[in-house]
Amino acid sequence: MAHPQLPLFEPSDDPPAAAPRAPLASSRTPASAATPVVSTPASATPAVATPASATPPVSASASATPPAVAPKPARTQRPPVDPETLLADLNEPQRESVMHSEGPLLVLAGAGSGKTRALVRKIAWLIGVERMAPWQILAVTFTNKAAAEMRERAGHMLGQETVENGLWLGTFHAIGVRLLRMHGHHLGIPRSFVIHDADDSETMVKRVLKRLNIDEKSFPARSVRSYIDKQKQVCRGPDAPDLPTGTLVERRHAQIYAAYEAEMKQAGAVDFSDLIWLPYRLASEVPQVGDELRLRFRYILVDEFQDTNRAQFLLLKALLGPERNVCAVGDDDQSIYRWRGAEVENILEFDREFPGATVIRFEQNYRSTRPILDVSGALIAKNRGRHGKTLFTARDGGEKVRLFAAESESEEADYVVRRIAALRGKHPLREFAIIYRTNAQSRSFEDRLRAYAIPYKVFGGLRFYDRAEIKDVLAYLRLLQSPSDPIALDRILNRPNRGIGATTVARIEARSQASNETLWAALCAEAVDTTSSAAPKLRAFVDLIIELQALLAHETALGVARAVLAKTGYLAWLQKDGSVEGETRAENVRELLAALGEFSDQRADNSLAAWLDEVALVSNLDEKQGDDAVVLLTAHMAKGLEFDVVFVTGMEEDLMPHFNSRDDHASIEEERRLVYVAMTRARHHLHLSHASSRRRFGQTRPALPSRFLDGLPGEHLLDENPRPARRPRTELPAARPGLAWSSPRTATPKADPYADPVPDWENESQDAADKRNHRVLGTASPTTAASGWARGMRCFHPQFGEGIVTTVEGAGERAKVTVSFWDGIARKLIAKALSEP
DNA sequence: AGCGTAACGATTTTT
DNA sequence: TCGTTACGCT
Repeated sequence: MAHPQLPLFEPSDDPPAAAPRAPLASSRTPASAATPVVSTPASATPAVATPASATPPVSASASATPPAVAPKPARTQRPPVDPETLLADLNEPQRESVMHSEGPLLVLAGAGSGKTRALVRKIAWLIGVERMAPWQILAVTFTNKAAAEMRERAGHMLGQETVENGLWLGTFHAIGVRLLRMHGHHLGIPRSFVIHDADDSETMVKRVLKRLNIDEKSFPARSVRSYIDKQKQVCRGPDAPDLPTGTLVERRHAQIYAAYEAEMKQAGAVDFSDLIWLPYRLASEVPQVGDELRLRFRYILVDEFQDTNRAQFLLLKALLGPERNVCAVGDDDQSIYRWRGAEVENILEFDREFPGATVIRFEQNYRSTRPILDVSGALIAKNRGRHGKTLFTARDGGEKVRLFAAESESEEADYVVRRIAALRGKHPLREFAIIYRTNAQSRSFEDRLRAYAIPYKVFGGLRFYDRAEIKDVLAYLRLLQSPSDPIALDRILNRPNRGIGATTVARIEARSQASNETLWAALCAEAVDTTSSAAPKLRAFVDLIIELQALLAHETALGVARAVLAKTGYLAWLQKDGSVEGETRAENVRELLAALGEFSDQRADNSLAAWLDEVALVSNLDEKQGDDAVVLLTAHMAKGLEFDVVFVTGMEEDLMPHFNSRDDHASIEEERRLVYVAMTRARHHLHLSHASSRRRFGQTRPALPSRFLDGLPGEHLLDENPRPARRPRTELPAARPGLAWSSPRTATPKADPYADPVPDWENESQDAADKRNHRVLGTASPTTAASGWARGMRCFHPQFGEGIVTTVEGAGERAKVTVSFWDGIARKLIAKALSEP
């Protein structure tokens, strides 16, 4: 695999600090004059004196990790790297961080300041200059996507093989899986353990509650799961002395927790948080393992450090050798996962934890234009409790940040989509991102995008691997690997139908509980129980599973999956009713097979186990991209990404900040950071929008502009609503006493004010608006008054109730009337939808 | 046992 | 509004 010529630059990297790119230049074209990083083609690699440490520590378990730990010292592809070329196009702080290779280092890297680039260079430095072996380096990222990107970039500099086989690079969870597979047996975790996702955990909690006879009404599985998760996030087991047991509820929780753990152990399963917590226990409680790991990892890098939770931090420390060679990179202003246990304190108090730590700040931003930077900077400056840094850019100019106040969410969507249409020629569609707080908000944008025939891709919502049919197949595969897992067994026992109904399942459950054996064992026992009428059916099922299990030894993961489908008739079962839905599901399953095939072809370790590990950890961000399409995602998912054009939508109170955060100062600050993250994704164009009414809980309700819009620097803002001044509230009588009046905007614009670049969709948009109104009023009753409305008249709408006419445009049937309804919301309607009160 | 309907509930973010 | 679940009917 010796490349005749290694790629000479990181393809999608930031431009050199010395040559900032022009604000509007397409960022797709990397500076072609990028400095060569590798000075010698790999094929000419001279025999490099292998440092003594380049042999992995002797370890019994090392051989157990298939490709991971078996470096090939002699052939290790480590071209000599010229330090100067590694540093050439970095700015000063970046260089410093790359060269600092001893002792704890904290890099406070502002948004868009080139931290990924620095991290990749640092890895190259450690290997190429400091002469560490790849397997001595542990690099932790926040998402799989980030890991893939770093792997790719590092591969370009160091050679793919080095990166694929040596370097430990992945999310905390992925690293945790690896450590558990290697050493988990010390904690009684079988090597074939399965990973439960959040859904599985909840199901597991339900099982436990049932067994303990605890009413789910008083202890909802969901909240119990979250309790357990919280404990694990701080490395607190069910028998931890500091587990709160003061109140009755707390004692109950502790009891459920203990039972849950016992059940998990019997199942041979681990949950998400276990993937952090158990490796921590391994490293801290099992000297044999801990010492080996601490000896092995000579340098640890952690990205997105601000979003690590306590367990992750503890794990990090447990893996760290006495030299404390750790580089943590993060931005306290981008900490947005407090709700999930992230502790910003980890980054804020880094130097207390690691006395003498070097702190380096990246404050030069290479991503965004000045207005974007200043606006987002003004926002985040309002937060207290931050390290504090000011981003600057070498480039001047750039478009102002646009602010749009919409009447409704559909108008907001309309604005966004028209802006996209206007800018479409200048940026590829995949460079447009519509960012919102909650997944539910995607809908109005999807509707508009469809209407304009603009391709889009929604991230979030239902993941591919969360679809029922996919989970079914996965359950089969998991069951084969680990039959003791009751969650998988329960899921597919009667799917496709085998005539094993609830009664039978209950019998088996009872048997399992009585004899304290796994569900699978109980099922097997029942299958040979001559007194059981269901025995023949159960025996058939057991035979099926055993037969399939035999395939594991010699079949690929793909082969096993195919056999499962063939032997169970699962596909046929999906399609049996001939419905479109069933066909879609079958299609999804085939897609799963395709993914499996791809995996088998590409991976060195293409075992079923390896594949199951991977799919357990994929997020919807990891799903295949590719198409040139507008991207719709939540602010959380947008972290770490960047786009030419960004829309931060739904900038309203109770949405952004979300109403769950409203009474808590710390939460408000987190929401502010969330908005900051969203804004700083933008390279060239940033839009902020809000609507004065929004559907929620299935009802339209008034919405106020977000507090986060207050105090933004006006000189960088462009108001997209320079329309007639808002109507003073005194001009209209309140429709109902005591109800708020939500200052509706009047009159439709004659020309489209935000159309500046391409003002030619004016007519189209009017039509669109009409269509929209018709749709909204789909249930409108026949009317008495077709026209003749005037301002101030009282009127009635079958859906919205009573209201007062505030404006009238046009005449006759097509007249449009704005009505302020009794609920305080102004709606623009077709006149004929109204009747007299 | 399986399907359909009706009522109900729940709506933040995700490795 | 939507999705899920529970129950009742076939």
